[in-house]
Order: sequence, then C-alpha cells, then structure tokens
Amino acid sequence: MRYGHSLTFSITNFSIFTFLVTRSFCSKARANRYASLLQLCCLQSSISCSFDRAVHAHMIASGFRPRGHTLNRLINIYCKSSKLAYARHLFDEIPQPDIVARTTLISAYSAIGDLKLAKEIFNGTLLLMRDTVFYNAMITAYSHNNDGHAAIELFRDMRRNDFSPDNFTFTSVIGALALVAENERHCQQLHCAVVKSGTGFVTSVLNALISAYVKCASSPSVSSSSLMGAARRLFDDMVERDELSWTTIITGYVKNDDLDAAREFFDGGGMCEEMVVAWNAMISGYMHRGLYKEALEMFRKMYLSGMRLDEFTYTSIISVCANAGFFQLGKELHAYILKTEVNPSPDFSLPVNNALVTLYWRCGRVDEAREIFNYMPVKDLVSWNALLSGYVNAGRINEAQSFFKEMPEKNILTWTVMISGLAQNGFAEEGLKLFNQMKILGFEPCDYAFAGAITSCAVLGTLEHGRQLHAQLIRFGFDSSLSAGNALITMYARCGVVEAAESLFLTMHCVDSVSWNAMIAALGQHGHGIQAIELFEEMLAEGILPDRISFLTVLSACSHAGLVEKGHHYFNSMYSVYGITPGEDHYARVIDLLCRAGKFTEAKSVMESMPCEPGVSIWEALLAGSRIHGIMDIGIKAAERLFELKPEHDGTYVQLSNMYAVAGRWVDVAKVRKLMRDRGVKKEPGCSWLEVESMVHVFLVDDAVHPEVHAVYNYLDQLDQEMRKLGYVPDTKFVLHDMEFDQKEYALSTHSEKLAVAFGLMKLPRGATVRVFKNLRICGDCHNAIKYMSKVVGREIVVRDGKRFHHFRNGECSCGNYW
DNA sequence: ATAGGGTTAG
Repeated sequence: MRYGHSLTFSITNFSIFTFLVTRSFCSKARANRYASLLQLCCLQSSISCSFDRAVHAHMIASGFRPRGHTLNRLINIYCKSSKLAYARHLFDEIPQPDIVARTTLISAYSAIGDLKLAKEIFNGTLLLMRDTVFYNAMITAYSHNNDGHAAIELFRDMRRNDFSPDNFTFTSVIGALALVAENERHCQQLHCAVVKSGTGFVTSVLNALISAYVKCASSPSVSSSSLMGAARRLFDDMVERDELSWTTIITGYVKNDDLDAAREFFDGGGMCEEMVVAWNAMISGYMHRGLYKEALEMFRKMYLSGMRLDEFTYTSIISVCANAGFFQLGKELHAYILKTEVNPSPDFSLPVNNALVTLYWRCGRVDEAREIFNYMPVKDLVSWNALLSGYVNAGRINEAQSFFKEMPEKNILTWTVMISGLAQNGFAEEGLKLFNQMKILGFEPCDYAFAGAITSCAVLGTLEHGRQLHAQLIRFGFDSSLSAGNALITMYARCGVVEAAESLFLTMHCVDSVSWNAMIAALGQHGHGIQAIELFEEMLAEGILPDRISFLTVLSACSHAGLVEKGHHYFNSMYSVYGITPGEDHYARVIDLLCRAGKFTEAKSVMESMPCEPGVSIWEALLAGSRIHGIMDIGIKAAERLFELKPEHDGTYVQLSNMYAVAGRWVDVAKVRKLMRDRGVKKEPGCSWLEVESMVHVFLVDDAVHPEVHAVYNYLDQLDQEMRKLGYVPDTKFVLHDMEFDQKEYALSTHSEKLAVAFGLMKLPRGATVRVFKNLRICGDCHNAIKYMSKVVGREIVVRDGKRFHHFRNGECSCGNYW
C-alpha cells in the first residue's frame, strides 16, 4: 500500500518534468531532463508503470532526437532498469553506434546471459573502433557466462591486436582463469602470471587472485584448507586492503564450510566498522548451515550498533525466520522494514519481498504470501517461484496449476516445483507429462526435476519408466545426486524391486536421513520388518538423528512385522529420547499397531494420553483393529464416529463390512454393501468389491488375515462359499490352493487390496483386459504380485489402469506409453 | 562504457 504513495509521487513528478522538458528550448538541457526523468522511472519501475515508455513517446512526439553522449546515457539507463528491448531499439536507430553504446549493450546482454547477442555486437564492430574497455566488457561477458576458455582466447586476441590491458582487463581475465583452474598448481601459475604482468601490487588484481583461490577451494577434488591458506597468505601480504579483500576471505571461509575460521577472521580485528557486506556474508553463512541462533545473534549486534542494514541483511534474516519457523519475529521485521524504508527502490524491495513471500507460506500463511505478492510493484521469477512453491506445499494443486499457467516466464526450478508437487499430491501422471513437456520445450532437467519424475513413477508403480529415468539420470551425470537417489530408492521399493533399492542405498556417495527413511520404509513395505528395524538401529548407531518421518516409517515396519513391544518402545522414546513431539499420525500408527495385536487396553491408554481429541486417523486405526479381532462394540463405535467426522469417506464402509465378514455376519455385510450402493460410493477407491470386465468378482483380502497366508486361502474359499449361500454367484471360483505362494514376498503386503486383484487375474482368460477402478493404482506389491502370477500361471495378463496399460508376461512387465 | 564481495525460489 505504501507503494501507492510513491506512485502518486512520481505521477506528480511526471507532469512537472514533462512541463519542464517542453519548456526547455536548449536541446542539451532538454536531453538532460529526459534523462533525469528516465532515471526516476528506473527507481519507480514496476510492471504496471511504464512511464519510461511514456517519456520515450514524449520525446518522439515532440520531435526530440537524443544523440551522442545523451543517447548513450539513455541506453545505459534502459539497460540498468532491465528494459533492454528499449535500449536495443534506441541502439538500432543510430546509424553509427559508437564504442560506448556498444560496450553498454554488450555488458547488458552479458547480464541477462545472452552471449549470442553480445557476440553479435562484438563481431560487428570494426577493429579500428575497438578499445580496451570494449574488450574488457566482452571478456567479462564470457567469464560471467562460464566460458573461461573463450575469455582467455579473447584476451590473447586483444594482445595480438596491440591493445594494452589495464587493471580491469587483468581482473576479468583472472576471473576467467579461475573458472578453468582445477587445482592449486593452476592457481600458483596464475599467481606467477600476475607477478610477471607487473600488477602484483594492484589491490583489485590481488582481490581477483584471492577470489580465484577461494573459488578453486570450493571445487570438490581439491584440499580447500590448503587453498584457503594460500588465499589467506596473499591477503596477509597485501600492502593495501580494501573492503573487498576482507569480504572475499570471509566468504571464502563461509563457502568452504568453515564458519569458525570465518568468525575468527571476522572477530580478529582490523576490519573497518561499517563493513555491511562482511556481516551479511556471515549471516547468510549461518543461515545456510542452519545455525539460526548464530545468525540472529549477528543480526542483533548489527541492529544494536546502529549499523546500516541493507536488503541483503533483511533478506537473509527473513530467510532465517522462514527456515526456522520464527513467524513472530519475521512479522516484526516486516513491520519494521515497512516503517523504516519509506521509499524503497525495486533493488531493495524485490529481494526482501521475495523472502517475505517465502516466510509467510512456510509459516502456513499462503494467502498472506499471495497478498504480499499482489502488492509487489516489481516481481521477478523468484517471486513467482516462491509463491508457486507455497501453493504446492499447501497441497493447493489447482491454484498451483493455474498460477503455473499464468507465469510470464519459467525456469528449471519452476518446472521442478510443479512436477514434484504434482507427484506428491496424487497427480503423478500429470507430473510425468509435465516432465516430458519441459524437455520438449528445451529445458535441461536438473537432478531435482528427475527426482520429481521418479517420484511420479514410484506413485504409479511404472517400473520400466522409472528404470528409463534412472538411465537418463546417469547419462546426465546426476548419479551422485542425493535427491534423485532418494527418489530412486522409493521408486524401486514401490515397484517391488527392493534389491535394487538396497544396492542403490549401499552405493550412494552420500546419504541423509531421507535416504535412511526411504530404505527403512522399503524393507518394511516388503515384509522385511526385522531388517527394517535393524536398519533403523544402524542409523541410530551411525549417529543420524531420526526425524518425524523416521518414526512413522519404523512404526509401520513394526506393525508389519508384528513387533508390538518394539514399536511401543520406539513410540515412547520419541519424545523422551529425541525430543520429538508425536503428532496425531504417530499416535494413529501406534494405536494401529497395538490394536492389530489385540492389545486394546494399551491402545486405550495411549489414546487417553493424547494431548488433543482423537481425529479421523485414530478412529480408523481403532476400526481396523476391531475388524481384525472382531471386537464389534469398539468397531461399531469407531465407525459411527467416522461417519460423523468424515461422512463422504468410503473406507469406513469397507472396514465395517469387512469386520462383519470376519465375524461371519453376512447379512450385515450385505446391509453395509447396500448402504454403500445407496450412497453411490461403490466405485470409489478402496472399495471391497472390484468389478472386472469379465464379470469376475473378487472379494478383497485384507491385511487383517495376514500374515498367515494359508489363512488367506481358507478365508477366500470360505468367502466364496458364503457368497454363494447368499445367492451371489461369482463367475469364477477362487482357485487358490494350487498356487505357489512365496510368503516372504507378498504375505505382509500393505497393498493387499491390490493383491486381491492379482488373485482375480489368475482366473481370467489369456490376454483378458481387466478394468481396475480409475483411482486404484497398480503399484508396488501388486505390480510384483501380478508379475509373479503371470509367471506361475504362464499367461499374459493385461491390466488397464486408467489410461495406462500394463502387460505382464512371463514374470516381466512392460507399460504402455500413453503420453 | 568495463572488474572484484554479500540476498531471495526446491
């Protein structure tokens, strides 16, 4: 809202200036006024405010043609205010653009990364016209765009053509050489070259040299401490140090993850008081390392000493608040900035507002983040990406998608956020489509984008596609990527190939708690409950702190392995040992674990210890447990609560009907079934009955009857008979006894309803197409089971799942491409 | 007109 004032301010000024401009008869005065006016526009520039165009139009309308120095100044102003197209327009109107205009444009193109256009201008300039500054700009352009070799080659060309390099040239060339330097020896050669050139005493050149050492120190294959030591010696030997020399060393330590050394250097004295950049570097260093307290402490010192705080300070400290969840402090900072920065330039407000957008959504206020976004006078890609992440993170996929479509430009991060957001919110197919679309549009995927696509495959259970992505990932050189590796572990596990997940986990260059959690979950989901718990213990032994997800995973593993005591113990240790407050999800799992084991008394006492009212997940766990053990009163009570809390949810009907089935109360089963049909929930996911096109009906096996596999057979057989008694005649009888069953692989499945589909498939004619309900994904265990089935019964099975086809033949599966 | 340090999106 504050920006509203500045807008009025500049509108008033606009009329005054126009008045003054038209009153200026002297062309030079007029030119200067136009330039000042444009300068004002730069400060006020916003997407909706295009005064500079108005000024430009005014110039043309009044027949004023800027030339020479004035024109160059205008071009420069346009370039600086990111209105490169206007600058180019002016440039193209000059019959013979001079070297200054050319230099300005080259560096502007360099800044936006358009080397092609920069080169075009460079090559279109005759040797006669060129000068040292012109060469410097082009060398810098190459250097800024990571083409060190081209920069060095151009430097040679410059020497060949007898242009004498100046300190700017050396600084730029050293920057370029730093790009190609791979080890300490290269840096030393660089050092020698500097000494030979006679610039070994020039502060700016030495700063560049120090910066080269620092950059080289960050590359993975070198010893960073030795290179930082060399940089430090250079610094110590300097005759004259400026602010930059100090900050280069500090950021060097920070970048090389040695915050203690940075702090020691920082505190060591000799630095001038007002070195805001150095303070900012320290704060951002602490921020990135997750040392939020230290970052805040530095910020406090800065604030109390009355130092100038700039946009970098604010952005970093707001990020601290966003990452650490200090919402109150973040809000106070927001208010403080609004109060103290009366008329902020876009250079100030843009990054600060971007950080604020992130602060608000991370603290669960997506709508407030949106409000800030809406009020922003200038937005850039970062702003858009920040809010997109907000929507995705809040699971507001519809809004995310329309926001995504609205975006004026996108980068790889935009795509990645959207792809993984879709994958994690149940729109995996859309995620994969987007990944392909992104590649078609020429965006080179990064490892995070791969991770998103791989997650989609995990959700869909499309193993072949997942494997293809794995191969592509290696081709792109991301085989040591942590995020992609973690996604792959989950993908292989969910597609039933635990061995692949395991060998990946064991060979990954580095792993984090996410990797451990993924691997523990992989083992747990495939019936290797004991190994899952062993792995969890191993993780603890390695000194890796478990997080909320670790406990969810390990509680599930205990549940599947029937390790009730162990699970209960882990649950109790969550807060007492690791200080993690259990959430409702943890309570639900431990109650589920206890109920499954028939320990309803313990479950009840856990429930009573809950700090809040039991929600849906708790009642679901209770119902599931009651169903297994046929505890009718508790089950019915839980179902009633669930009908109240979540009336539209079909799962309750399913559980209730299964509970009656376990108790042999087939009339009640039929009643619930009728109720379901009346409510139209028949075709919802998780429905007990699956219709297949050949009119086979399969009653779902539930993990209720696990882990005794033979009980499954008997149970199904019994069901078959009971169904017939009720007058319900399935087209095919369940023939399960003649089937080999590998208990290890499938018995402890969590996706037992999908397993049931597999059972049903056995009895279908060769090549039959089975329609599986739209939202029931063929994945993980089911995938594995059908593969197994196709081998055992020696027949080809085609399963249609939504728009996709899975062909199972002789134990292998190929998936039909649908995009 | 050109260089060198610090910020924000997963």
